[in-house]
Amino acid sequence: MTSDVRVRFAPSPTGAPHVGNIRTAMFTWLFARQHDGKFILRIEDTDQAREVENGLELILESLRWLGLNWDEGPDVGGPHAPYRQSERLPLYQQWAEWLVAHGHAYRCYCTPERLAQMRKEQEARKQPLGYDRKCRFMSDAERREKESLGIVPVIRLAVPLTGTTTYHDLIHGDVTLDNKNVDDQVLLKSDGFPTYHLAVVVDDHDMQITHVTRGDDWISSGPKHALLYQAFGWHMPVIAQLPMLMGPDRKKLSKRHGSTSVIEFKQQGYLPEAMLNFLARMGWSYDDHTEIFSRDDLIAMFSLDKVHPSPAVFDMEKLNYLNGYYIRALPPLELAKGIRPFLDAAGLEVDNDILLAVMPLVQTRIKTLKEAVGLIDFFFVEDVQPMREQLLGKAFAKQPAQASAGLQATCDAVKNVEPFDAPTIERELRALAEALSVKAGALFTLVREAITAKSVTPPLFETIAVLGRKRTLARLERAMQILRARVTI
RNA sequence: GCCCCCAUCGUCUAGUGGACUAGGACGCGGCCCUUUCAAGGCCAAAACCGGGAUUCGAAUUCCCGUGGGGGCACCA
Repeated sequence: MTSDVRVRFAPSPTGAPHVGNIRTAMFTWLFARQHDGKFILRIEDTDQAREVENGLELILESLRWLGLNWDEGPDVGGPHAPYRQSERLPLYQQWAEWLVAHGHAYRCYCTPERLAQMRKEQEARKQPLGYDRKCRFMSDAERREKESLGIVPVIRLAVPLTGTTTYHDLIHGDVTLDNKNVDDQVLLKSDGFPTYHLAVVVDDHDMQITHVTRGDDWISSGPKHALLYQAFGWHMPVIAQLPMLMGPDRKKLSKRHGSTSVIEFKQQGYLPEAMLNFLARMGWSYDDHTEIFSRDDLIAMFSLDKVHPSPAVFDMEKLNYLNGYYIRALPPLELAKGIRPFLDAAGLEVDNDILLAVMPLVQTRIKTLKEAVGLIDFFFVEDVQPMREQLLGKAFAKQPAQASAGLQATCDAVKNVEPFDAPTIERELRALAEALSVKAGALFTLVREAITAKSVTPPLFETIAVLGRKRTLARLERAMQILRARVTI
C-alpha cells in the first residue's frame, strides 16, 4: 500500500552539502520510506551568483553515499519535471503576475543603492530593518514614469499591514508573527528568477508536496509562505522545521568548525552506516537506551514528532565511537575493500592476501578506515628504518649488547620455529626471554620496533606470522646492523 | 536594534504531575584483562538555568527573568 506522502529535499548547488543539510535530507528520506511515500530531489538553483559548477554532482554523490535514494529528481525525471528551478522560470513568472493582478503583490522600482542606503539609515537609527514600501502605494502616473525610464522592477509580496499570521510547525508548535514584522519580500527578481520564497511555495504546491521539511533557520520566513498559500488559495502542506546542528562553540555549524561536508567524512574514512546512525541521534532518539540503529531500524522507528526542538552540538567523539563500532562489525573482506583505497592513495604496494590476513588485527584498533594506513603500512614496504634510540628504548638504553643478543636469539628462534604461526612464535619467544633473563615485555618491544619501526602496532606474534619468516629475519638482521653501527659520542 | 525559536550531566538524550535516590550513550577517571595500542568487562564522578504561580505533590503546567540560538538580501 503506497501512501500519498510526498516529501522533498531541495538543496542549492552552492557547494558540497553540509552535514546539517544532509541530516535534514535523511530525516525527510526516512519519513518518506517509512510512509511508503515519495522522496523527491529538487534543485533550487535560483541564485546564479552563488552557483558552483559541479554543485549538482556533489549533491548526488552525498546522497548516494548514504544510500538516500530518490524517486523523482533532475537525473531521473518524474511526473512534475523539470526538477531544476532554473528550468521552471515561466511558472514562477506566471504566478508572480497573478499575484500582482489580484492585489497580493506589486512592482517595485527601487534601486539596490536606495535599498542599501535605506538599510544603513535604519541601522543607524536602530529601527527594525525592512523595505519601507515606497513603491507599494505609488500612483499609476508614477508607475508609468518609472516604466518609461526602462527600470526593470522586482515583484514584492504585499504583506497585510495589520494583524498576525500563524502557522503550525510539527516540531515547534504554532508560530505567530505580527504582520508588521513581516517584510514585503521580493518574490521575483529583476533577472526574472524567483526568490526562494516564491519558488518554494509554487513548486511545493505544483509537486503536491505533503510535508515540508527544512532547517529551523526558516522559522521566521514561515509567515511569508503562509501568506502566499493564502493569497493563492492553496492548501498549505504540513511544516516540520528541524533543529540546526552547531559546532562545539554553539554556533551554526560551518566550515570553520573543520570538516562539515559529508564528502569530506567519506574521504576521511567514515562509514555511511555510522554517519547515518550518528546523524539520526542528533536531535532524535527512540527510547532511553537504544543507540545503535541500522538503516532499516531507522526506517521502522523514526518519527518526526520525537525530534527535539532544540539545536544539537555536533560531537566528533561520538561519531568516532560509532564509526569504530561499525568498523568492528564489518566482515573482514568488506573492511579490506574499505581500507584498500586509502593504502593505494598512500602509495603502498598492497598484497591482497596480506591485507585480508591483517584485517582481524586492525579491526578493533581504528576509528576510521584511513587510520589503518598508519597502523599497517609496514606490511606493504620492502623494509623499515628503525632508529637506534627507539630500538633500545628504555629497557636497553644502557645495555645495547643485551639488545643485540636478544635480537640474535630471536633470529635463531624465528629461523627454526615450526609451525610458523602466532601461538608457536609466542611460546618460543617467551621461552627465549626467560633463557636470557630478559623481561618478556622488554624483548617484545624491542622486536616490535625492529620489524615495524613503530611502538604501536597490531599484536606482535600475529604480525610476525603474517609478515612471514623471510621478511621478519631480514628486518631483524637490519636492526642488528643498526645497533652495531657505533654512534659517535 | 526588532522579531522568532529554544533551555535535563561537558556532549547527544530518556522523562508528557506521584514509579526520579532523575535513566542510557559518548567522553572523562579508576580497576580487571594484557607484549604495545585498541577492543572488551566492571566501578565511579557528572545535570533538571533562576524566581514566582498552580497543585496534596512539579524536571514535567503557566508567568516573569536570564542565557543560548536563528532570522531581519533582487542568498538559499
